[in-house]
Amino acid sequence: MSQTKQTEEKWLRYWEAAHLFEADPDPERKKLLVTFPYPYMNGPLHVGHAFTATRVDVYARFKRMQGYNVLWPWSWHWTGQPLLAASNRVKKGDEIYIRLLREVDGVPEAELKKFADPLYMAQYYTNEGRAAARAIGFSIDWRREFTTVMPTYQKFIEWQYTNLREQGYVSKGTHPVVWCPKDKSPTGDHDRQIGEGVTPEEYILIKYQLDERTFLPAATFRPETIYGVTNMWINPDATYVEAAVDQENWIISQEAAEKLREQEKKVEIKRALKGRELIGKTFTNPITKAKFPILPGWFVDPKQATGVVYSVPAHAPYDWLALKDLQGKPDISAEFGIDPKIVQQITPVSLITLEGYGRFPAVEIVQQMGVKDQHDPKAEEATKELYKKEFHGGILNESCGPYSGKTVRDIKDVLIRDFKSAGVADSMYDLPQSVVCRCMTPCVVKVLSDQWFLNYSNDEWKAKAKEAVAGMKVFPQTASSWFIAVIDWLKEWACARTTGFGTPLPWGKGWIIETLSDSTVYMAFYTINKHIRQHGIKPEALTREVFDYIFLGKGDPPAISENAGLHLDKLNGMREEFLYWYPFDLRVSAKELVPNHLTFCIFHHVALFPRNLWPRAIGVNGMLLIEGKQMHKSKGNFITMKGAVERYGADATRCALLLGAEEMDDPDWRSDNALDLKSKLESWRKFAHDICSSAKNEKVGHLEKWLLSRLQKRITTVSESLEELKTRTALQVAFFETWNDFRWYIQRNGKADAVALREASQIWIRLLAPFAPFTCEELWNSIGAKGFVSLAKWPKTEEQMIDLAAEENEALLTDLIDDTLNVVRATKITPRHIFYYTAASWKHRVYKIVLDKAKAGEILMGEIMKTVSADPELKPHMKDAAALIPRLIKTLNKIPQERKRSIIRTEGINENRVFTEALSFLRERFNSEITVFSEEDKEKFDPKKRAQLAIPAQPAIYIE
RNA sequence: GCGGGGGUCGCCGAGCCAGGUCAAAGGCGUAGGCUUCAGGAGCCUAUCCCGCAGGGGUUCGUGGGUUCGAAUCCCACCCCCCGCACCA
Repeated sequence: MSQTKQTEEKWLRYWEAAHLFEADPDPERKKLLVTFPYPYMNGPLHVGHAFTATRVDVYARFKRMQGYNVLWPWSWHWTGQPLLAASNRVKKGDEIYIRLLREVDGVPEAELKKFADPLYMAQYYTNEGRAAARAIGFSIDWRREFTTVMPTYQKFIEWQYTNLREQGYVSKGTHPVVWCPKDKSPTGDHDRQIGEGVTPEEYILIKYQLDERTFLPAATFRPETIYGVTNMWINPDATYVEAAVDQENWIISQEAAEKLREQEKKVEIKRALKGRELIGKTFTNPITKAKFPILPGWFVDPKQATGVVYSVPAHAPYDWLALKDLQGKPDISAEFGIDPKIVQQITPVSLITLEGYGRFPAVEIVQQMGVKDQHDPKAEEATKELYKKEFHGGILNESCGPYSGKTVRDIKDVLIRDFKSAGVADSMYDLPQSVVCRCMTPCVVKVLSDQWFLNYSNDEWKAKAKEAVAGMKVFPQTASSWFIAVIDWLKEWACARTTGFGTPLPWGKGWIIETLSDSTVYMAFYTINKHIRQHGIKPEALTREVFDYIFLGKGDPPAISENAGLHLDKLNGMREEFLYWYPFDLRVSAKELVPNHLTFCIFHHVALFPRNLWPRAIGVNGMLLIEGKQMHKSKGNFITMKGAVERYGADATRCALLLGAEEMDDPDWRSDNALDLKSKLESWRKFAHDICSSAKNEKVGHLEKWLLSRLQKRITTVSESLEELKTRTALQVAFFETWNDFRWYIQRNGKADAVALREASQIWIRLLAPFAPFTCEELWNSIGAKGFVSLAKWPKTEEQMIDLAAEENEALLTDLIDDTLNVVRATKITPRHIFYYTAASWKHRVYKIVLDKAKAGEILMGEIMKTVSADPELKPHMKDAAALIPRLIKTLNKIPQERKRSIIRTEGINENRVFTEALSFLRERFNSEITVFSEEDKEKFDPKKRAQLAIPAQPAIYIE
């Protein structure tokens, strides 16, 4: 076992022996409940989980050190389909999949065999996951752990849904889904062989009349074009059927008849016919009652919607092309028994006015784009383009009856509603592209009836959800508008399924609560699961009344206790513990959960709980990339949490993840970085340890004061950043920037034996403890500090330690070095002797005047001159002062406001002394002799007359 | 298409909301030096261009605009990433 591993194991044991992270209610301390969405257990935890969870852990550890009673619980999601699917693949001996389990997940051969049992598989990954979460050092209270198939948990979900339904948030309805006829279940993206991302589209069917009792339902996305119809297109070679559809007589393609059967339509096929049988007949526009011919159109696809298409050549490029084509070939019309004259006479009918186009945009666009005929691929492009333009900018013209003058965009939905209620339109769903199930069966659209929905369309519910967002903190703030957008956008969500693991719907036989819908308020369950486990409370005792009392305070406890057979003390204990911890104070996840889980979580909280128990804060972060690419198990770039911790150690893994990104940016995991961090942490440990063990020098000079002063600023930045979950900034400052302060100190001082340094290190170690807990515990212990650093007091900014003079002193020096280096660079001299000349005292006097004016606001030359000339001591320098002042103003303008303030407050710093005291440091720094003069020194060596250039805070320089 | 987030000096990334402090933090990489038996680690220095004196020039996706002044504000455009549902 490696050194790192041993150290980590040691501290894990100590923490556990001390029950360090087990949190119980303590009225004396402020509580903090932080949560991480429980991971789904069809695979191992990976570094993506680790990234988000480390952010939670860092926050938890930070707050714990600040004295909060912090509870961080963890659990496992087993509900849903994928676990079954995964297990099935093992059972079926799917070689590719099994290899991934073996090689990526590292599942031993003996275990692999048992994966035919999905519950065993879940248990295996849960055990692995728990070990990984422990090993990386998450400060979790494991006493509250559960899985989502436990009966006690399921009682909780039952309670949740019973209440949701009673309040009217659950309803029954129908919904179109992509459906596999063989599996008899919806085919989600993950279950598809072909057709990822394809969703059902709703076509409007215009019921044109063929005769008194027969309809030709033509499918369209643009029902408004009914006012421009000129003819119908039927594919003469395709097979159509005449069928009774919901007691009406329809002619549609054979395929369409099958599809409609899955869409809540009763379909009885009477007879089949070839399309050519219809060609040459006429049909009636149900709105205008005008009659038009049916013409042959080979481009009509019987597999698409109804296989019946009406023609609008003024606005549809395909229709125009097909018409032109047919007009050019009179023999074809004749062949179908159509008088070619009738075809010749067809002219486009305009119905939409579109800026930039004449009356027949389709004709124009075909010309512009040079589309040859209906088989030209550009026809598709032209169609899309025109459709878009007419939808966004088109206005219905005078031919459109009651809809004239309206924009297409505004009127479309109204028009559809009107047509449907007038009985001239219907609708059907179809897939824009083919979808094939993993089982190789082509999918269709099925309209599910008796489907249970969460009513996210409910406006009152939406309003409350928005109120919750407004009332909580969202990290980063920009995510807040996203939540609002999602709340607006969400509509009915099917919350039950017929397959997979999950809690049975309390009132619906055969239905199981869908997995995203059973994971919305379970954070409340953590608060009581400790009791359930410790007291062995049986699921039967967890009745609705029991939960109503625990979570809502409803009912009479003795009676409830009696009825449920649950001891009153236990019941009250759970109520108290819930009230102590709830609501949760922070939930963090990757941004992919914003449009679903996190928003559901908000919805369900506002539905079930009173306002004071609504979420307090939600944090969102990016999705982890591996070496710049998306993490994919099947593509080989997949790193498990366990693997990372084994290779780089827990602390390096945590730090490498946190330094990747913050806010919603996607962090990038680079193994080089993790490796580098590992050695950096180790050398930091040595560095800090050496400082602490060599501390003996009691002197507290200005350098010690400087370091402690800088440290105060670091404490402030780290604390403030963590408060806003800016974990990257916090770690960067706590680790690298603080380290740079120490480096400067050592450079300046030459040695690191001051007692003050040990004090500083102790602050530093605590600042880093949330990020690198193992290294910090080890250090804390090795320097002889008492107790666990995990429980040590978080450093507080001590105002009295801030020493502006010390900081200004060092700033003068760094400025001097920068200037000197600049000169060296420009002149390419290798300095042998550097001479500095600090400004004459009268210049400092002027400087102060200018500074005072600068503080007051605008710097006015005239006013400054007035003040200067009023000063008797400056009388002899009036002429020089006039030249000096503009220079001073220019220099001061370059200085940050904050620095200006500190210069003013530390006025009277003796530059000569500062530089003289740093003489040996400067000598070493430039490997050159250094001499410091004052401009006023009579004896100074100044061959190039540089001294007179000196101004305060910027000595003149001469190098030879 | 709709919604959300972005494009910064080799890379990763701060800065942008509250304009001047910005040639622009920090880390990585690279180069040189110190240390070391050597390697690694550590430490120091440099890292947009020009400059024999602390200065100048050109930069923050592109093009305009506001302003004494723009990486930051406004407008238009281009490009990238994520989500769009019954699925975790």
